[in-house]
This record gives sequence, structure tokens and C-alpha cells, in this order.
Amino acid sequence: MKINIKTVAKKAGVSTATVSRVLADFKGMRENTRNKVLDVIKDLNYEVDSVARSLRQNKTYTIGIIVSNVLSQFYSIIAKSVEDKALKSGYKLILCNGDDDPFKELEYLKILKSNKVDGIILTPTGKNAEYINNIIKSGIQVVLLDRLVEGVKCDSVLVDNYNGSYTAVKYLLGRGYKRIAFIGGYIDRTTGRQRLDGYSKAIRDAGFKVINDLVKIGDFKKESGMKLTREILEESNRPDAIFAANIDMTLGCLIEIRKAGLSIPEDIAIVGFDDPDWSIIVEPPLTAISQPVYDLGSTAADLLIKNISSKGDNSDRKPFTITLSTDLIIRNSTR
Amino acid sequence: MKINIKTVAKKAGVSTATVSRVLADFKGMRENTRNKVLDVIKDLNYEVDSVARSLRQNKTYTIGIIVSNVLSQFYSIIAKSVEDKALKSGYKLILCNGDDDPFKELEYLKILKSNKVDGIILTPTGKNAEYINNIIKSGIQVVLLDRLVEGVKCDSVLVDNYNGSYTAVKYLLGRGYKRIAFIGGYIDRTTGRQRLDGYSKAIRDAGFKVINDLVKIGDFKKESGMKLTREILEESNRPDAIFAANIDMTLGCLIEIRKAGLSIPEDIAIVGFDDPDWSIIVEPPLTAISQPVYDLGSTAADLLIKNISSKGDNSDRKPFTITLSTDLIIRNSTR
DNA sequence: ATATTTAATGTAATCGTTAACATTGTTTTA
DNA sequence: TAAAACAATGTTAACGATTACATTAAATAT
Repeated sequence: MKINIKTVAKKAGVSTATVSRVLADFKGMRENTRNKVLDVIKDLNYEVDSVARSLRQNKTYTIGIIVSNVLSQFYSIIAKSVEDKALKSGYKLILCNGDDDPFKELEYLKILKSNKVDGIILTPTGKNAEYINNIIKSGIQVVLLDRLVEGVKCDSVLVDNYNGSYTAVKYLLGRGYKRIAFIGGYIDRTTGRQRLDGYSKAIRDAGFKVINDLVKIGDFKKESGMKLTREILEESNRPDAIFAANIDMTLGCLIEIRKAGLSIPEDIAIVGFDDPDWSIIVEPPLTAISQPVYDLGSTAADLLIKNISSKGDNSDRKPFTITLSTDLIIRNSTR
Repeated sequence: MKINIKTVAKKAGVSTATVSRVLADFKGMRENTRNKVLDVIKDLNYEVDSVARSLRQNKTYTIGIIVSNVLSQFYSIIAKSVEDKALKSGYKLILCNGDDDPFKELEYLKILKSNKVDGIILTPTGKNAEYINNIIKSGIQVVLLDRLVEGVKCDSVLVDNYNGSYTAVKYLLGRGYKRIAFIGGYIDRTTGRQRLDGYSKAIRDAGFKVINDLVKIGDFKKESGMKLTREILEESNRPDAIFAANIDMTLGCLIEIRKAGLSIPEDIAIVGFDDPDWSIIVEPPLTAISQPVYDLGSTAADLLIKNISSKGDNSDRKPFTITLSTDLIIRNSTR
């Protein structure tokens, strides 16, 4: 037999409105009736139907998050941090892997819109500006994470990629490295672009020129890191250091260097952007740019939830960007 | 202005039923009307409201997954594999971190039930049998992943923990190790229990006794792996090998061994249960029991989705368990 | 050409809740 | 004690889709 608010109301001898009030913790009620209703609810094991509630209230208490790939430690930390915050504020999380594919991203954006999520945290490919604006206009709050989208006006939480990258390369230069290779990805995304720019600037500031053959662009994945490292190692004039622009590429880079039988940092130095948990157990421990990943996610979640609660109030205030800074963690993969 | 099925119907000069039929790809329709409706849909950028649809159809096209912790590579692979399958079959995924906490698990189970998900994939703590049965009775399909719950009858997908563990320890014994420590967790969960049992059996089969001081039980997390490893290293008669029962504990173990300045495998050998992507870049590369993690998730998802589609038909067939086997990957953390 | 069958569309109830408004019951004030 | 004010509860129309059933239009048979 189906148990819904009507069943409860009938058994408790009250109206559905009264039951609804009990559910909503409405204060203006006789203790007596409240208890009567609560008893029946317990008795029947009644649980509210969130779908019906969402339809009526036009609020789902759900936020959607689109990340590139939870398999990457970076995004799994993001997912966890957002979920932690969400749960605390009574929201649940729909997780979507956009795979850095604009089509998949669009597909997911449509699903989230159709499901009337209250807000979306998006690590964008940069390609669906029109639809994202459309979503924002429909009243769904959006916060961009880690990257920007041209033509979209909404709050965002970023990492200072440019300075992180600059610091890493400057450090390498300071240690006497002269031929520093760059392994990056997606220069049409802000992350890819800024990390490359930071690299280039540091090289130039030191009075060197950026050598095209030493700048390799892939897709931020392990396999791509492996492939590009192989290319670099085949250079006739092998570089003395590599700066890998994200965690998965760093992993790929380390795998190939090991395969090639080279030793770090004697034969070649490595600095990675992002500091994974395994960085202290590799040999030698990895010098890395550490990003405040957990903070990144929880800041975005905080912001999103705040925006959801004050919906409307902020619809014409200026969007703003929170930029978190990085740290250089010096270990032993550089001399 | 709000655009819903009525708006579309009016503008197209048809009834809402007709629009609904177009949305559902109903075949018995005049091409003419269908196109008229499709045109209006495109014109108005109409998108169906999934919440309303779910209420009416009593189907949400959503599956919930409760894992211990997406931060662990094991679970992030599970999440990804389930999501891949889900998307292909038109389902979306609500991700929940149970944190191996029975209360949090219960809380999430309630949320998922209230949200009328079509199915749940659960990595259970083992503690909420009653509520899980309640969920199953309510018509929501459940598939247990990686662990079992006593008293719950539903399909499950597991890894052969017992034999995996047995194989690992037998291998160590075969290489001449005599004092083998065990670092495990949660022996009240099937995974924890079975891995310990496999260890014990292998030790006994070799004619040795299980030494209590060498069996350390924690909570499957990195920090716990670190702490227990420290305890082990302080033993007056230090063991010559450690078998760590999951990926995070293995990581913790390696961190502490490095801190202690011991070399692997000369001073102490290590075998880990589960084979993370960093296992080939640590020094020395890690000997490990590899689990078919991606398969585990996608098998569970397949099974769940199949059960959802054939809902009712299988309600009184016997639940079954799919057990996937493990591989021993021999590298250099053992002599 | 009319009756009969079949195909295409329309009407309206329904899913389970909430919330605006109406009503009843209880105090307080004059 | 009656009127006024306020507190507690009830009635009922939404929310936006789907779908059983009713109706109308077209196709076929007689």
C-alpha cells in the first residue's frame, strides 16, 4: 500500500496542510497536533517524496558538478570538497564527467537544466557560452571552477596558474637549468594558456628565448604526458629540465623517464604543477607547485550555495573571481 | 515567461498530449503534426521538465551510488565506470560519499529513497540491513559492490579478496620471507575480513603460526597505514615483509618506510592489495595484487540497469553474486 | 454512398506535495 | 459579554508532465 501525505493526514485526523507544516517545522502549531502527526509518521514509516516537493517548490536541493574526469586526483578532490559542503547545507550532488569534451559538456548541461538543479559548478571546456548564459538566465546559479569561459558572466574560483607556473620555471632557472621543456595541454582553456604564459614569461625574463621544440602541447592526460616526454627525450639536444603542467602529465612524464633509464635530477630535473599524494614516495620526491585543491572546491561550493540562497538579489551585481594562490614545494627532483 | 508543455501545445495548435507524444517519439502520428510541434519546440527552446515527468512516471532515470570515499583511487574508478555505463543508458548519477560511516550511509540511503532513484549501487558498511531491505521492498533496485551485508538479499559484485590475499602472502612465503606483517582494516566488513583470512590461511598452510603482534587492524586510510607501519617498525623483532590490505594503507606504509630510512626490499618487502597508477614510478616499483576495478563498477552498473529494466520480473528469483578475480603483479618491492 | 474499422488527436485525471486563502477556535480588550 | 485580534487548522488550486479513455478524422469494406 502506498503511503503518502494523505495517508498520514487521514490516520492522524488532520489535513495534509497540517502534515506539511509538521514536515516543514512550522512553529505556530499546537504541540498536541504536532506530536499526533509525528507519531503517525513514525508509525507508517512515512518519508516525504522529494520529487513531488521539488515540482511544487521549484527547488530540488540538488547541485550539479561537471568535472573533466574524476579519475584525476585533482577532480576527485574537487568532487569530495563540493560534496562535503553540499551535504552540510542539505544539498545533494549530481556528478558528471565532461571528459573535456564540449559535446558531452553540453549534454550534461542540458540534463542538469532539465532536472532543475539549483546550481551548477562547472569546470568548463570553454565552448558552450551560449547555453551556459541561457542556463544562468533561467535562474540556475553557475560558478565556474578552475577555468573561464569567454562571454559568460558569472562568479568563478580560479587558481593563480600564471604565477604558479612562473614561480616553478623561475626556480628551475635559478638552479642553473638552461634548457627547460614544457609539457602542457589545451591552450584554448585558460588553465593551459596561463600555465604556458607563466612558463614563457619566466624564460624570457631570464634572458632566454622560448624554443618551440621544447614546448609540447597535449591533452592533460597521462598518456599524452608519456608521448610528449618521449618526444622530448628524443631531441638531439636533450633538455636539462621538464616542467609538466598538470598532475597526470607529470605522472606520464615520470613513467617515461624511468623507462628511458634516466636518473632525476642528475640527467634531467622535473617540476610538476599540482602536488599529488604520491609525490613523497617517488624517487626522488617530487618538486611541485601545490594547488589548494580542496579549498578550490569548497570555496566554489560556498559561493554557489550562497548565491542560491540569495537568488535574485545578486542577479545584477557584477560577477567576481576568487583567485587562490599556489605554493612551490621544493623536494629532490631538482638539484 | 515560462515555457512548458502547454505553451508549446497552444502555439502549435495541438493538445498537450500530442506534444507529449512527440517528446516520447510516439510513432502513430501524422508527419505534419509532428513537424509542426518540433518546430515550435525548437522555436521556444522548450526542454522537458524532468521533475514533473518523474513525478508522473514514477521513474527518475537516476541511480545513486554510495562509495566510501571518492578520494581513494579505487572508488573514483568505480564512480567513473558506473557513470560511463549510466550515461550510455540514459541515467544520471547521484554521488554520495558514505565515509564508511553507517550513520552517513543511512542518511544518504534516505535521501536516495526520498528522491526515488531507480537504483542504488552501494559499497556498504554492513550496518543498515533493515533499511536496505526496506528500500528493496519499496521497489528500488540495489546492487552491492565490493562488500556484503548480512541479512540483505540482493545481487552483488565482489572481488575475490580471499584468494587475492592468499596468493600475495603465499608468494611472499615462496620468496623466503618468514615474518610477514599484515596491515588491514575493518574486519567487520567482508573485504577486511576476507583479506585477513586469506593472509592467515596462507601463513598456516606454510606451517607457520599467525603472530598477533604482526597483525594490525586500522581503517583502510592512509593515516592509519602510516600509524600501523610505525608500530610494526618498532617491533623488537622486525618483520621481513608487510602485506598491506588496500591502496591507501599501502601508500601510508611506503611513506613511513621511507621516513624510517629503510630500503625495499633489502630491509623489508612490501606487497599491496590493489594496484594504483603510481605503482610503477615508486622506487622500487610495487609488487601488488591488482583488482579489476573498472570492471567491478561497470559490471555492477550493467547488472543494476538490467534489473531496473526488468523490474518485477526478477523480484523473487534468487539473488546472485558475481565474483571477479585478482592478479598478482610481480615487480621489485619483493626480492 | 454508407457502414465499419482503424488511425490520429483531444480531454481530463493523476502523480504527491506546498501554500495562498478561507475558516474555525481561542485569547485579549473594552 | 461582545467585539476584536490573533492563533491554529482546513480547503483547494497549483507545479508540469503523462496516459487512460473519449472523440474525431481518415481509410477501407460493403
